[in-house]
Amino acid sequence: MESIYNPQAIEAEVQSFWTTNQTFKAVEQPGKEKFYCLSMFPYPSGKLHMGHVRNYSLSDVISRYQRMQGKNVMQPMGWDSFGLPAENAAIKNNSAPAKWTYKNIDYMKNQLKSLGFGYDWDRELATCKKDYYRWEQWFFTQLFEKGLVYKKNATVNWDPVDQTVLANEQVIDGRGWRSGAIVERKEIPQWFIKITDYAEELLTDLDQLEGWPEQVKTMQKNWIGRSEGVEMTFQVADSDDSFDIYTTRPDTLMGVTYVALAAQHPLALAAAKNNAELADFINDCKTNKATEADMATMEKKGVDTGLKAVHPLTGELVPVWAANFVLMDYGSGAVMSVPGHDQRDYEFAKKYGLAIKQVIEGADGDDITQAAITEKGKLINSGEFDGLNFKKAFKAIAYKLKTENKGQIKVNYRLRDWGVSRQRYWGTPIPMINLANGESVPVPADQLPVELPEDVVMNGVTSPIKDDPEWAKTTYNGEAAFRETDTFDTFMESSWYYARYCSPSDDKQMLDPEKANYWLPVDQYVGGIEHAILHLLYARFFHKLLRDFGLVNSDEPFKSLLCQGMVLADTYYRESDNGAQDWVAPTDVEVERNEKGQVTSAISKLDGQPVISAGMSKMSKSKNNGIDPQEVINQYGADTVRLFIMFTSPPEQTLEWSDSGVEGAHRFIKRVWKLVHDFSLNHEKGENPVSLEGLTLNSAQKTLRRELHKTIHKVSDDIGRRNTFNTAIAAIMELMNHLSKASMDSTEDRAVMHEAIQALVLMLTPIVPHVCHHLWQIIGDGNPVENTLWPQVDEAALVEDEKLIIVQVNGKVRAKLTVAADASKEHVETLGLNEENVAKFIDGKTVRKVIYVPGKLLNIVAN
RNA sequence: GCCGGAGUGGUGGAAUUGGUAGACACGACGGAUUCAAAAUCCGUUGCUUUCGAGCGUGACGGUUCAAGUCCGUCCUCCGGUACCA
Repeated sequence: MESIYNPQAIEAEVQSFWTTNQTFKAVEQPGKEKFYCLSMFPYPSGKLHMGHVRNYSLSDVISRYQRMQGKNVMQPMGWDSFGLPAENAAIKNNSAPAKWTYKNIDYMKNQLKSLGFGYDWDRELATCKKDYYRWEQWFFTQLFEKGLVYKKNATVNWDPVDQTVLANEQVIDGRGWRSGAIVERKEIPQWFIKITDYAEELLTDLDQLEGWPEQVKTMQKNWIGRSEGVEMTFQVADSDDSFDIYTTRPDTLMGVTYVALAAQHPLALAAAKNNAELADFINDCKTNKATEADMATMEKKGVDTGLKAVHPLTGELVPVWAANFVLMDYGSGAVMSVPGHDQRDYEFAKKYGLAIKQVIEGADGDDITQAAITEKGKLINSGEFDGLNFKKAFKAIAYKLKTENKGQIKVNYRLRDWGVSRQRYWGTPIPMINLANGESVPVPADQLPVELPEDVVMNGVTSPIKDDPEWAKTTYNGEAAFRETDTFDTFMESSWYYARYCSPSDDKQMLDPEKANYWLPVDQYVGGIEHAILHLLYARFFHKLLRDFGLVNSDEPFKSLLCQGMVLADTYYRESDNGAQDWVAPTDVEVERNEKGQVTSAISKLDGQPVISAGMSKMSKSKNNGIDPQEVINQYGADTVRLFIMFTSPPEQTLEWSDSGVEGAHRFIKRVWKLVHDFSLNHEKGENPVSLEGLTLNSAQKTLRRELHKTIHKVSDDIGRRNTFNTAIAAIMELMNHLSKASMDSTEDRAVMHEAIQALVLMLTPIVPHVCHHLWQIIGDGNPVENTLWPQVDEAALVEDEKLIIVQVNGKVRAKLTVAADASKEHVETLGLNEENVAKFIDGKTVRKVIYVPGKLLNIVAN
């Protein structure tokens, strides 16, 4: 064994051991407990970034820990390889998205291998390959047959110059990112999947997900947004027209003073024909941005349509307005307005001089002339409903509407059906055929897959399959027809990949139910918190669809979920001449500190000139603060990168990159290496015993064993239950500090040391697997560490004879006592009161109360 | 705007069920080793201090014998907001 730790030499060697021995190949073994550990698969954007490294390090530590628990572990990896960035890169590089994507996959796969992640590479998949997406197309046609798919008009961002649809991120300050043209809203026909049919189940099944963070479940619950309300019909005065509205506050119905329609509502459009002001307004609304955040923060505007609506209960006529905050593709595209009891309606009414009517009793201090009264309360000014509380008024008003055939109670969801059409090229072609008569039919199963051509030229504006007049041409029942040229939302591919990993190369079926049901559900899913709602909700939905087609037998895809935080790094910049910020890479910056260690200034290593520090932010190209994992691996080795990442922050929190932190992690591995080296070669005083049997330990040896077994207990809990790898590593470091001070003189010393070093190496194995593989060859039992089980806690070693008691006076620590573990309250109290420093603080006071927390704390209350 | 999260020494963080605030690490300072440096090892390190102690977990208020932890109001930052993935 070398006395100096040399990661470059050992990591390549250990990785080739894993490859040669197929160490991480996962095979179904009925009867053996399985553990399916899944990482969110990467988008192949070029090279791995630190966020990937963090994600996959977390999963790999969990996988290796579970393997050491004796489980049959499966950890797959693949590529979420359809998506917008490939099109952009292709345009920029004058290449094809496919070529760019495959090149990236190649490069990133090698990076993953150099980090030593224990994947079963035989299960690798890429979503842009037809043997993957063909099953997605097949499944979509099945959903169509089952009535779970429909087509309707929906809004997109339309670039009127490029004549193309833009993604939200391609709209910058209301303009197209290439053309600079003001973006318009446009309605085009698109395919939807009925996720709302599953809204109730998606909501109630959240309760099954005990291994999910509460915050994610809460976000999903709020996103689904179940509400109970009343749907009712308003008649337009002097007309046969009517429109529906939905409200969760039917108790305020008597306070309706106007109603608001979406600008695109058919009634508003009709009214605009002889109302120039309204027509202008509707036209203006076309340039409103479509995102929810923009809708919610923009100035609320409206125009009177001139129409009157009949109040369903009183028969009074109320004005009908068109308003920019009502969305046509949301609910019915119309809302009732109660300015007295809804703040948005209140502000709108004040702005346009509409009536405000109070129908709910306010609390003390409420002033209807200042703000809406939004709390629920007793009804007033509501005729026959006066005096009723919310619940009774809800029922009474709903009942009356029902008996008059004007409305009924309805459960509503905020969740909207999933629009899966994208007008882009690099995605799964939607397997539908549009017939001459306007009907759409699924592509017959024997014609699947509908293949996406990979050898294309991107013109920068439209999809090559939309540009090619031949691509869409087909026949259906002998008649000429056209294929759908839209592609699927890439969330479609990521909604079922976890299941496909169970039988990734099956060319006869989407899933092999036997294999899928062996591995599923995923035991641990790890990925970014940014996916808390959309991806995870779609995947849960898809799993239920798969279940209802008999392909899987579980209700939920992911038993436990771990959401890791982002990776941040320092940012530095200089002001350029035109006032813009020139970002300087943190690797090119040197900081100066004062005697307290505070950073006082920063200079560029390149020219020695000062730069301005702008704090920490997410590693990104725009701030030039990305740290290339490859460079760190080359310098320190993969184990150091893994250790630093796992130690620096708890997994859910953001992680701040620090070069000196990386050095610290490297230093720790070197110390472990040296300890094993020194111990294994220290034979001057005899061979190292491999067992404690027949040996009698002294107090120091017993204490060291207690520290060891306390550490095993804590590390097992931290990794296995709490997922707090940072505290697990801190505990291992503490143990390491004890070991480096411990004696190696006697046979007993060395027997305890042997036990401790073995456990130390085993506990570090999931985190720094390369170096531990190597160290185990020296200190282990002759088997590879990958086949070795996690160390066991010896309960007998944990027993403590004495306890430390904190003595407080009025909640402040005044003394510390060491007492026998079984000491009585009275005994501790007497000892405590006799402590000099305690007596001093109760002198002249009367002891009112003594609180004793057994084995921990004594608080004397005196005044 | 709405939904969710975070805020603790010079820094990253620890404190798991309301019970010693600052484990572990980084940085800084001092020392050993060295011709010297790197590396390594040892020690000190929340702030203030009259050396008794006092103060201290984003701000203000509350509950409790006891609050980083529970409750209320607020501030700042981060994630999501349905076509980035």
